[in-house]
Amino acid sequence: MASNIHRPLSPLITKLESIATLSTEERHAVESLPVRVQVMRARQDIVCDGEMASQCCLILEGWACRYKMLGEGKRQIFSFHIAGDIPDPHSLHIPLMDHSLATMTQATVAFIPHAAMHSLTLRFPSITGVLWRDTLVDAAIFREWMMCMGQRSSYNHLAHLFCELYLKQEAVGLAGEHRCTLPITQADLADASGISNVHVNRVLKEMRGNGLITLHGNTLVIQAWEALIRAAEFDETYLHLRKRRA
Amino acid sequence: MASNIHRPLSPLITKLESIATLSTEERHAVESLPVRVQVMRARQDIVCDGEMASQCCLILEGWACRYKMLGEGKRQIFSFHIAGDIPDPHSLHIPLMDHSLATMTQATVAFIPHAAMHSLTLRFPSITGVLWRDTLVDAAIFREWMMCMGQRSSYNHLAHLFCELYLKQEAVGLAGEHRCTLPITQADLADASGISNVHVNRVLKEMRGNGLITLHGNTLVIQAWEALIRAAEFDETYLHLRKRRA
DNA sequence: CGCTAATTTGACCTGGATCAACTACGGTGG
DNA sequence: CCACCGTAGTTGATCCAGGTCAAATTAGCG
Repeated sequence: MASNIHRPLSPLITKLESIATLSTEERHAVESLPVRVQVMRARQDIVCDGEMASQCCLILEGWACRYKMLGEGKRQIFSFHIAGDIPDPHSLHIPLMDHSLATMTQATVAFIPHAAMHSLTLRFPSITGVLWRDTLVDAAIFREWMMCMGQRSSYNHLAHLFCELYLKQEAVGLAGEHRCTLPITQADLADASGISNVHVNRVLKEMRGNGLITLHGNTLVIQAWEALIRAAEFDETYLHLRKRRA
Repeated sequence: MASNIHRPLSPLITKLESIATLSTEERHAVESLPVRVQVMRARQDIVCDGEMASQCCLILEGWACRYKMLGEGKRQIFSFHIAGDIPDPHSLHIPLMDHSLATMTQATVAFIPHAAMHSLTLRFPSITGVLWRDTLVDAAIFREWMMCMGQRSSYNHLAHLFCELYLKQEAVGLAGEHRCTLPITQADLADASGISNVHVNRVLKEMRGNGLITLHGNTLVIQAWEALIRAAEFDETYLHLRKRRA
């Protein structure tokens, strides 16, 4: 399984191989990274805004998010992360955190010392390229979220978010048949989209009424993929999921 | 001057040295990059959404922005760029553009072939680090813009944007004394912030009324820096302007 | 079964959007 | 030097998407 104790880094390999083909040597180098694995409860901070990071975090199982608080208890969620994601590779070059990273569900996370990551990137420029590329896709997703926040209606915005979260999971084999896990509350969706939680609820009701999706328990079922895409004006280009040579 | 024909890349050197100290050899390598310099009129696309990029763009003089269009003529501006900025280093690893890059004013831009950039990064891992870091700061700014769009009022949002644009220019010696150029229209501010142009106008009027700023011609004068920062809940950490060793 | 967190619904309110003029101003040509 | 024109800025009137507040209702979970 994903968090097999003998190959704890297999979700990372899966993720990297979904982006680029690794040579045997590269794969071996990644698998040999020193890690400290830890199981965390839901809604625990992993790294806090303002801290100096000395290691990167890798999600092995469960969901995490990056967020930042503003006065008055306002919270903006910047991204969601699933198994195989390294949510904070940026700390390699900018150790001072300008936001926080936290679990959303119970999660298994692995910590990799910066020193080991730096050494890996020096030995394998192509892995540097893949990691760098990953941070660039991250930024592309931020841009699309800005597009959603600035230009799309709340209905289209949430439709867009569902398309993205489904495809992200599908790309690493965690989803299929237009059905995936979505272990987050409506309040989380609200903080991610800049919509109030009450309005998120109403929009979801409307989408349900239109036969686009259902959302019960922690499962998102997309009943009308094409219609959802049309509603969201979704174009998956920005996710850059197509595989390439490392 | 910035676009001195004998050292066309000096704005880039200034920018890089504002981030990290370069060795003589590194500086020489950057200065030796092959470039094609071109003067462009205002509001011209430099690279378009959907294209495959084969070179990076460096702004030598003037302003540029990245943006993307949605149906119905909606435009979201993602970032503003000034002399010394490379707005599209991401195209090195993700050549397929998922947004456009355009001039805002008349601008002098230099084009650097990807091949030359790749070769530079292979020869100088520390320059790779600085460029990578630059893309990470880019992403940090995106996050802060999301925070503005999702959680701040339009008044606070624009105040925040002015703080950011002033500091960005100050960091590379293009501004001082709480005064800088801002050669963009209210409609541009609107598309960058997700506010309507009419409302931008009203907010500016209010800020003027409160004695925070004035904005005449292409000049932004911040009359009350501390008050502006307070209004914006501005914390410059996310710009990561502090210098460090390469 | 009971407790808590999450969802749902209704009623009401407001920040900011939209629509429609109107004004100011820099450039251009006569 | 002035008339004209196009772009950008300004203002008023009106509207509505989505926020806020408060009160159920429901779903999980120990």
